[in-house]
Amino acid sequence: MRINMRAPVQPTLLKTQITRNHLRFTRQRQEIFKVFVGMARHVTAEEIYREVLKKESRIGLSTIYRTLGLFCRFGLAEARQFGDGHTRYDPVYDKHHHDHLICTQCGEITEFENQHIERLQEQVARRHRFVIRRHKLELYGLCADCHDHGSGKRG
Amino acid sequence: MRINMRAPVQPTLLKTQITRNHLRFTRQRQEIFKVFVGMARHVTAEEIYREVLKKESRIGLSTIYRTLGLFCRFGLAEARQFGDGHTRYDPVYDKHHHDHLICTQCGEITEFENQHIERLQEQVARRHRFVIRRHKLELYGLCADCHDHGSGKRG
DNA sequence: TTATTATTGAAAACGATTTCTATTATCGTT
DNA sequence: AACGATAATAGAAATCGTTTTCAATAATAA
Ligand SMILES: [Mn+2]
Ligand SMILES: [Mn+2]
Ligand SMILES: [Zn+2]
Ligand SMILES: [Zn+2]
Repeated sequence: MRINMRAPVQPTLLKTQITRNHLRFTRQRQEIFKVFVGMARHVTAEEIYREVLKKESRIGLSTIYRTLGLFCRFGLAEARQFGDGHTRYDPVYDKHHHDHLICTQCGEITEFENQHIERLQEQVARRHRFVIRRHKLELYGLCADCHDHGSGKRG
Repeated sequence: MRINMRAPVQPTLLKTQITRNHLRFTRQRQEIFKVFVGMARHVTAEEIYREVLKKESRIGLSTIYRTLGLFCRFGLAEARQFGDGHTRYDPVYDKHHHDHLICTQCGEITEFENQHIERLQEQVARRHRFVIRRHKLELYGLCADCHDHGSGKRG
């Protein structure tokens, strides 16, 4: 049995990126990162906003979006669209590349990785003389819970 | 050498769906479908709008979006987000499921299908006791033109 | 400290969707 | 075929989630 399933996130992780890029270590960026690190995976900007507001009551929603965009450029987060009309932010500082299973009934998002698929993607690209920079594989359908006892947690 | 690469689209294709669903065969729906069928693959609502305006000068952009949404529900089109901030509509009445290679330099979109990958997706789903309804695989990077002579057609 | 910039929050703009009322396609009746 | 009732649809305007613009503010370096 393991302890510390997830390695503790260095509070310096953001500072490092900020300094490396000659940007400014503002109160807002610190607070947004702290909140982002503390929340569940695949949260929306709105969810982060409501949490940040508790400590930083004068912050604007545009700062949240801008700062999450910054985290993405730093490689600390990735923005994802799972088709519910809200962009979700995936923390990727402690996890390598993965793809997603999305339950359209209850909204559950499951992560997976499959090296076999990734190799075949490269093969497809090679045939088209295409160089892959990044990719996205999303499987939409019903999770075990939702197709077993049909009701589901959401609408 | 073949003639008629693409089978001619039945003008009745839309009418059939409209009648089957007890909806109304309006002038606007006919015109939007005619334009959609005549245009390139993966066009935006705005591009369709500009074309439809030539024949139907009083039409609203919301009707374009609504009607394209209708085509999607009918299985005649699919909406796709390739990350340039515009939803693109893929005609699928004459083509079976496929995935996409997207050049982030020049915007070129190439279609492909790979049964091997599709089977592995099912395998992943089975392991998670997940039932796939639909999926999306998008490979982003540089097309042959763009990584050979670096300039590209777009900005 | 001051000067130099990057960053902030408010407001405007964007692409897309929804709401609302006037219009119109369809159907049952002549 | 023409009518009238009725329910779906159209276009305008409002709204949504997100991005951009811009003047005021604040982090950094001199
Ligand atoms: Mn994830
Ligand atoms: Mn396509
Ligand atoms: Zn579910
Ligand atoms: Zn290209």
